[in-house]
Amino acid sequence: MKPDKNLLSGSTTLLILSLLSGGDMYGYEMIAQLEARSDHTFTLREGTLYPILHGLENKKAVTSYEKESPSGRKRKYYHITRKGLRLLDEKKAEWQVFSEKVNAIVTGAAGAMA
Amino acid sequence: MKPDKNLLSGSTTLLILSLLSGGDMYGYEMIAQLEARSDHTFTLREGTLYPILHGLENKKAVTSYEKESPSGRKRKYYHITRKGLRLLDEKKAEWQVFSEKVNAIVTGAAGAMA
DNA sequence: AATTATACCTCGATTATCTAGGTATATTAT
DNA sequence: ATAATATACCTAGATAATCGAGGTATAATT
Repeated sequence: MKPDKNLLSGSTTLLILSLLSGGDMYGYEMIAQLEARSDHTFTLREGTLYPILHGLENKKAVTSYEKESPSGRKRKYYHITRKGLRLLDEKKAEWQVFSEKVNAIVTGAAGAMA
Repeated sequence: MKPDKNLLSGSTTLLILSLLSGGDMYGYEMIAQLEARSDHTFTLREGTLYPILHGLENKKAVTSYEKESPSGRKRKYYHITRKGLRLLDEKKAEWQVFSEKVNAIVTGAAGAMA
């Protein structure tokens, strides 16, 4: 079992929206960006990403449009909406609280006992 | 959908072993401790905890023994083994790398673009 | 005496991710 | 030219972690 797989669970939406907050991006690119920016710590799979993008589009957190690459290949770009930015803020806040609490328990474990 | 539920996924073992590294503890107590120490951020359910404890015992990361409470109720205490401490170190390292990379992407999203 | 809290447990449902397929087009290698 | 690889999208079924809801048993409270 890859250990990261489960840690990733729950933060994928946060990561995707974070990427999109920096500019429009297409799916394949997001996978490469996450891989690169995390130094290969997480590898989001296509089977995970595309359904999530469709879900985000359904709830109007992102919109999409097609654009051809210079070489002529079709790409589907995603753009974060105002609603998506609000969602991002929520996810960010959640993540910050969560990671803070985990750190508190992990680092405080030795000193918290009598 | 409770948002924490999925963030929690993957860090439960880390949290449990962290608690046990501070001293022996019984299941019901762990749930209360996690709730208290995280300021109600995560609530580990019994249906989640007990199977994990049994799994950790199977892989010799913890041992268990029964002890009666002052009032006479039976409690099953868990004790972290040397192997469990090694596992804890691994999980800690994983968590640190993971949370660091998430933070990098979340906070760097705006500035990383051209 | 009945209800609530403590303390353990398990099974089936839910949900997120992955694996493994599929389609189509462009690039690179032979 | 042709085959193989890389890009780019997609979905369905398998896998895995958590939860919900139940169960048992005993102590404390009402």
